[in-house]
Amino acid sequence: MEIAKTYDPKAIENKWYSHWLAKKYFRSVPDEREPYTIVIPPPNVTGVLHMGHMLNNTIQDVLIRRARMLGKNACWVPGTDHASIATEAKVVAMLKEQGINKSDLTRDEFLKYAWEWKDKYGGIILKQLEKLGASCDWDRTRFTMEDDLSEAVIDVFIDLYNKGHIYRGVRMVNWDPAGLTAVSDEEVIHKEVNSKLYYVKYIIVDADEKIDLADEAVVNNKLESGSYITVATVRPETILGDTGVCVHPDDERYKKLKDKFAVIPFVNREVPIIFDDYIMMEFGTGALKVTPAHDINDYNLGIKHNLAVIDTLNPNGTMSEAAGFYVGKDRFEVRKQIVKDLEAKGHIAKVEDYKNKVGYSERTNAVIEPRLSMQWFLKMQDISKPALENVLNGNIKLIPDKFINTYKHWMESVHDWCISRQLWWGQRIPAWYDDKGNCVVAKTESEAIKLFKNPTPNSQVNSPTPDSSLPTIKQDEDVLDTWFSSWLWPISVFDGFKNPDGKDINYYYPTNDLITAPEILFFWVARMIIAGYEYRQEKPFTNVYLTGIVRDKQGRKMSKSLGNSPDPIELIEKFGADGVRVGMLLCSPAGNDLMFDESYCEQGRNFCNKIWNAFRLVKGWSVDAKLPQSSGNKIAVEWFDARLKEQVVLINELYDKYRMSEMLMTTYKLVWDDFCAWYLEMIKPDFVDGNSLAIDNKTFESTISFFESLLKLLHPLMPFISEEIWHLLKDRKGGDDIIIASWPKTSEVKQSLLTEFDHASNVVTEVRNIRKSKNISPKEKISLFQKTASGTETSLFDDIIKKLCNLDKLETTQTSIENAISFVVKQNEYFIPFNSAIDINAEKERLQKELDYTQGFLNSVMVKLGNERFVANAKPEILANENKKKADAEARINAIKEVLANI
RNA sequence: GGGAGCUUAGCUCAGCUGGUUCAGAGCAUCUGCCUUACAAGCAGAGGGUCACAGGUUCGAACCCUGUAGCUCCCACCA
Repeated sequence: MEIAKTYDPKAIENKWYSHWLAKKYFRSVPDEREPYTIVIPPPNVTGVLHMGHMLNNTIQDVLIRRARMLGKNACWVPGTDHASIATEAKVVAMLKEQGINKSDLTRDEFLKYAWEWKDKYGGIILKQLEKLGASCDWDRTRFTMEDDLSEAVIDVFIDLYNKGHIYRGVRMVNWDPAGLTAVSDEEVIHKEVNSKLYYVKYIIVDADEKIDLADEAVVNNKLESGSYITVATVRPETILGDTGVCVHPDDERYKKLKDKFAVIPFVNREVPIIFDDYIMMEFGTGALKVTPAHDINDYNLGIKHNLAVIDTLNPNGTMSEAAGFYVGKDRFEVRKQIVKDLEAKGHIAKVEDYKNKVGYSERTNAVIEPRLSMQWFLKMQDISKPALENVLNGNIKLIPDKFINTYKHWMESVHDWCISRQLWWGQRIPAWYDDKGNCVVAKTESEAIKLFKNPTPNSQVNSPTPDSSLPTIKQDEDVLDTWFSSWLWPISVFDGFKNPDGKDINYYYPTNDLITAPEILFFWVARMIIAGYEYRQEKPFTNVYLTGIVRDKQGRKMSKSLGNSPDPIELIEKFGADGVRVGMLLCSPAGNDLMFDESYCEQGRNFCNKIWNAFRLVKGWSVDAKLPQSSGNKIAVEWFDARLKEQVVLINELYDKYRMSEMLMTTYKLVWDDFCAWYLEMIKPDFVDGNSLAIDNKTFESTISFFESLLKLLHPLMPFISEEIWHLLKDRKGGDDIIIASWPKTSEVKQSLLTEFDHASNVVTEVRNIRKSKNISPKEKISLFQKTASGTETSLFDDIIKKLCNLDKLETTQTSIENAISFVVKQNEYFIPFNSAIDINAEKERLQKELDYTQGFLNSVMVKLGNERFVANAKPEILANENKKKADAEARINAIKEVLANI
C-alpha cells in the first residue's frame, strides 16, 4: 500500500472528531473515578473565534485530554455568554440596516429580534471549536441566558438583596453615551490623550449686588476691572452645569472672595464660592469650577457644600434642556463652539496644550461621561473577603503567581459594583415599583404584589397597599450586568442553584483548572471566587492559569479594527488543526504575551509531517520472525527505553508546573531528535542491492511500542494525527482508541546507558564532521580506531557507532595510528586512517586549539581549587565536582598531547 | 500619581537553591547533500560584554543599590 509522502490533515480531522463524538468519549457523568473539571470561559454568543480563543482552548483541551488519559473522569463544560452590551449593540446595528430603530420597538419586539439573531449566529463559535479538536462535553453546553441560568441569576439577586448586599441609589456612574447604559469601573479603559486646558474667566459679584447680567457692557466692565476669577477646565461644555467655584481656604489670592459669588457665563447663574482643602493651589489657577452632575469629585464637593446639581447631558451625550444652551447638540461639538463663544465674549484667558486621561467604554469605545443616575449596586466590602484570603493563602493558585499582587491590590480597594444596565438583552432586574415610587424585590409579579400588601423589613415600601386594592406595579426596566450571570458559571453549569445538593455539583465542584486571559481577572475570575464562597462556601477552582495576550509580530494586540488577526479557521485549513495547536503552544509562555506569527504554525505542520514519515518508515519494514536481534539493535532498544522513561518524568513535571511550551518542546525533541534522528537510524535495516533487509521481530515490536508511547505523549497536543497513526500502526479492536489510552508509565531509568550514549553520539558527530571537512562521501566506508584509557575497554555502542558512521571496521588499539586524522572525545583518542596526504599543520593546529581550550579550563578549575576560601566555603558536592573536573581535564590533556606527539 | 513585571543569539523564549565549559533551546541564517521515511528533509557550522553602572561574595545572567528603556495594572487632580 502506498502511503502519501506528506501528512494530509483535512481528510482525517473530521473522521476522528465524528468518531470521538459517536463513541461519546467527551461525555462525562459522575462516577467513582476522580473528576477533572474545566469550565470554559464562555465566549460571547454572537462572537467568532479569534486567536485568543485558539490559545485558551488549545490549552484547555491539552489539559483535558491528558487528564482523560491519566484515567480521570475528565469533564470540560462548554457554553456561551449572552454578553448584554455587545450583543445588544450588534442587534441594534442589524436592525438599523433593515431600517428599524430600537426606539420604535417594544421591549418584547426587540427581544424577539435578539433571540432570532442569537439562534441564527449563536454557537458558531462552538462549531469552530470543534475544528480545533476541542473535546468538550457538548451535551453539557450551557448559555448564560437560558432559563435555568437566568433563574439562578434572579434568585441570587433576590438573595443578596435580602441579605442587604444589594442597594439602589443615585450615584455617579460611568455613562456610555453610545451604548446608552451605565458601565462598571472595570469596563472603562483610560487612555492618555492630547487635549486643551481652557482658562475661563467668571465674573465675581457680591451677594447683594444687583446688576443686569444680560447687559454686555456691565459684564465687560467687570472683566476689565479685574473683578473675576479664572478657572481651568478641559471640558468647557460642562460650564453650563456649574453650580459653584471652589478654592483652597489657605489661598491668599482668594481670601477676599469669601461670601461672594461667581457668575457662570451664558447662563448667568450666580453660584457660591466655596472653600475646601481638596483643592490643589498649584494646579491651574487654584480655582476649580464645580459641576456636581458630571464629575465625581465635584459631586462629592457638591454634597459637602450643599450645591445644586444640574444635569446638562442627555443620555446620548447631547446637551439637555437643563443646559439652557446648545440643547440637542453633541458634547464635543459644543466643546468647540462654546470656546469660540466664550472667546467672543472675552471670557477666555488662555488655552494650553494638556495631556490627560480620558475614559473610554470597553464595548463601544465611546468617551465615558460621569453621570448621575439611579442604579443598583452590590456592596463588595464584606462579600469579597474570603476571595482575597483564599488566594493569599494558596487555596487558589494563580499561575503565574505574579498576578497575586495585582489581585490583592484590587481586592483591597474594591468598589461597589454597579450591576444595572440600561439594556433589554439580559436578565431583567426583579424589582417592582408602584406609582408612589415604592419598591420591592421579588421573583414574580404576584409575589411582588404580596410584598406591597405585606412588606418585609427589606421592602422599600412606606405605606402598605391595603388589602382591598391592588397596586399598579411595574417591573424595573433595566437588566443586570452580564458578569452578574457569568460569575455564577462554575456553579450554575452544574445546576448548583437549582439543585444545590445534586449529583453533578457535588461531584464536579470545585473544578480543577480555569484557563483565561489576565484581562478578565477582576471582571470574572475574582467575582467567580466571591460567588463560590458565598454560595458553596468553597472555591470554584483550584488553579487559575492566565494566558498571555495574543499579539502580532510588531507587538500590537490582535484586533478586528487593526485587521492584524489571522482567521483561525483559515489557519486550520492551511496547517491542520494539530499544526495550529502546536503553533499556538510554541509561542505561549505562561502569563507573558505572545508574539504570534504564522511561521509557528508552519513549524507545527512540519512536525506533523515528521511524525507521519517516521510512521511511513516503520510501516514499510518487513519483519523476519526468525532473525535474531543484533547486539546493536538490542542496545538501541535499551537506550531508547531509558531515554523515553527519563523524558516522560520530565514531561509530567512540566505539566504539573503548567509549563506548556516547555512541555511541548521536550516532547518535540524526544520525537524528532531522539526517536527519529537517533533511534530509527540506529535500527533501520540496511539496504543491500537496492532492497531493504528485514528487521527482527523483537526490535520491531519494541519500536511499535515506543511509537505508541510517543503517540500518547503527543495526543493531548496533536489529537488528530496521533489517533490516525495509532490506528494505522496496528489493527485495533473497537474501542482501542488513543483518546482513552493510558498515559505512559514511568520507572527507574538506567542512567549509565544514557551517559554512554552521550559519548557515542559525540563520536558519531566527530566522524561526520571529519567526513565533511575531508570531503569523504557518506557512502564511502572508512575505518575507526579508538584508544581508550586502559586500552581494552569496548563500548556498548560500538555497533551503533559503526552503523551510523558507515564504518567497515571499528577497532580498539593500544598504540597510536600513523597517517590518520585524529580526534579526542572525553579521554579517548580516535583515529581515522587516511590515504591521501594529510595537512599535518592543519591537524596540529586543530588539536592545539583543543588543547589550549582544555588547558584554560583546567587552569580555571585549579584557580578555584587553589583558593583557600573556596575550599573552605563551598559545599562538599561542589568541591567533589571540581576535583572530578580537574581529573577529567588532565586525562583529556594527556590524550590530546599524545595524539599531537604522534602526528 | 501608586504598584507590578520585563530587558539573555537575528526572532521567540528557558536558565528552578549563586557553583559542571553555564552562557542554552527552537526557529531563522550559513555550508554540504534530491543518501529509497521525510527538501515541510538530512548532516554539519557560525552566532550573545546576559540593558547599563556600581556593590556583596572564594564565585554573579542569578543577590543588593542606582540608571535607562519597554510593558501591564490600579487611581476621582480640574
